[in-house]
Amino acid sequence: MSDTPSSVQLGLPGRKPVISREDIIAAALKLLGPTRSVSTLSLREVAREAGIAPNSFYRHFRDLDELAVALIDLAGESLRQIIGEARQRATSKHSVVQGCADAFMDQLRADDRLLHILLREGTVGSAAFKHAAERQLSFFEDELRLDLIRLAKMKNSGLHEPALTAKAITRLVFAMGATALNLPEDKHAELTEQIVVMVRMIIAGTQALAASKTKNPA
Amino acid sequence: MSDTPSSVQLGLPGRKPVISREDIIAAALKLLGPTRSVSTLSLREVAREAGIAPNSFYRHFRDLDELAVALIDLAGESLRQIIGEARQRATSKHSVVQGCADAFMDQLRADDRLLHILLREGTVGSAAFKHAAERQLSFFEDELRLDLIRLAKMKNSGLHEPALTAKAITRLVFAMGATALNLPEDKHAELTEQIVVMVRMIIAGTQALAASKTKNPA
DNA sequence: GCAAATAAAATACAGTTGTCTATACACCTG
DNA sequence: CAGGTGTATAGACAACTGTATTTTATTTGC
Repeated sequence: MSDTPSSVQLGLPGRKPVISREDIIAAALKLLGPTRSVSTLSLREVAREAGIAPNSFYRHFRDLDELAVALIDLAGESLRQIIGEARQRATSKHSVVQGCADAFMDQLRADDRLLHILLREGTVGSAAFKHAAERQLSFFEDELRLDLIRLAKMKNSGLHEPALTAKAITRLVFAMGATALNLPEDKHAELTEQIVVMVRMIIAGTQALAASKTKNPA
Repeated sequence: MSDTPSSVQLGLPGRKPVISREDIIAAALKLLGPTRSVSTLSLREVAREAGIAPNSFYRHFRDLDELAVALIDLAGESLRQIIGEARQRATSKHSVVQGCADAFMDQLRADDRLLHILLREGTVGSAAFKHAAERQLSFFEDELRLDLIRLAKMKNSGLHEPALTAKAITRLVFAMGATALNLPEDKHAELTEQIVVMVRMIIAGTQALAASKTKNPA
């Protein structure tokens, strides 16, 4: 989307940048963990980790909020791609729900720290911060909504309020994922199972509501 | 639960405390808002707001984490009471779901800032911090579970995995509530409606799953 | 009144933060 | 080579942080 000023350095005068936006993002990711959230990062800390002077940070980002938004977008794109792959992979082997839940939790366990960001930092931080997180979530909802419609047609089953159904599933899964971050790994399997049942519940519910609507349209 | 050292001052020597735990909690609440979360509060700031010297804070709390846990517990108890009232009030007038959702959103709008804490701070902060939030959520789940069982018996409808159903509803409602905090007030009605439909979806789902289980026990 | 006890305040310290200013560096073009 | 240009650094500043130590204030029992 946004071309970094350092990616295309065609014949411009001046000293070459020794560091790129991506390097700073990578440094910020290195600092994150179960006890460190993006909103607790300091400019100096990130600069230190990236091996640059504090002031050099400003060459790449206006402020920490801009870094945070970049991280959120990155996390969203990354996770969407993984879930997308899981979706296609699952249609043949296991159920879609199970496949996506597994992929989700696998990613959680792998912990490239991107997922952490998306899961828990949407509720804190500045307005720009929250807006970016909401936007990424809405992307998920949209993709899921289309998938639900496709699935309902295929199975010839009802689907009450596709958008709301997608939203419910997305929010619930993310909320459950956020709690998983605080849990030891040996509880993850149990939690994955819980997520699967919950999602099945919502799907069964949307089908039931659709059925009762056609039967009782008043 | 825990008696404050200042609440019962029977014949002890020494200077009387000019400020109580509750005063500090109130000061902290005053500082919170849509842009300030508990985890961003500083000890000095709270002490300043409470009108005491920074060090005096330690007389009442070991550290900010202890304050945060107190705030979370307070928020949980407060909200549970309100939801409890809504539950009883709703059984006669409207549906239980609608009544509770309304009460929830009313409380959100009223913004005594307690709800904000519970909604969004469970995902950030120290381990003690998160644990306190999880505990409060589990209280909600438990109350809701009992209610669901009662309701299912009354209406003679099925109920697949009561605990999971309660957990799904709780987490989903809280997640939706958290997003409501970032929304302007004129969107709250729409969001309340969404929550109601979502909850109905889950309830319909748990009933459908229960029905399919009795039909197909294999 | 006096000593003990408790609470609060005053002072101080080392650390960190964001940002400003000035300066050194590396690179391209002429 | 010089000149310009964009990048990165160094140093400094005021503000803030949590906390340790010391001092003051206020209350009680004798």
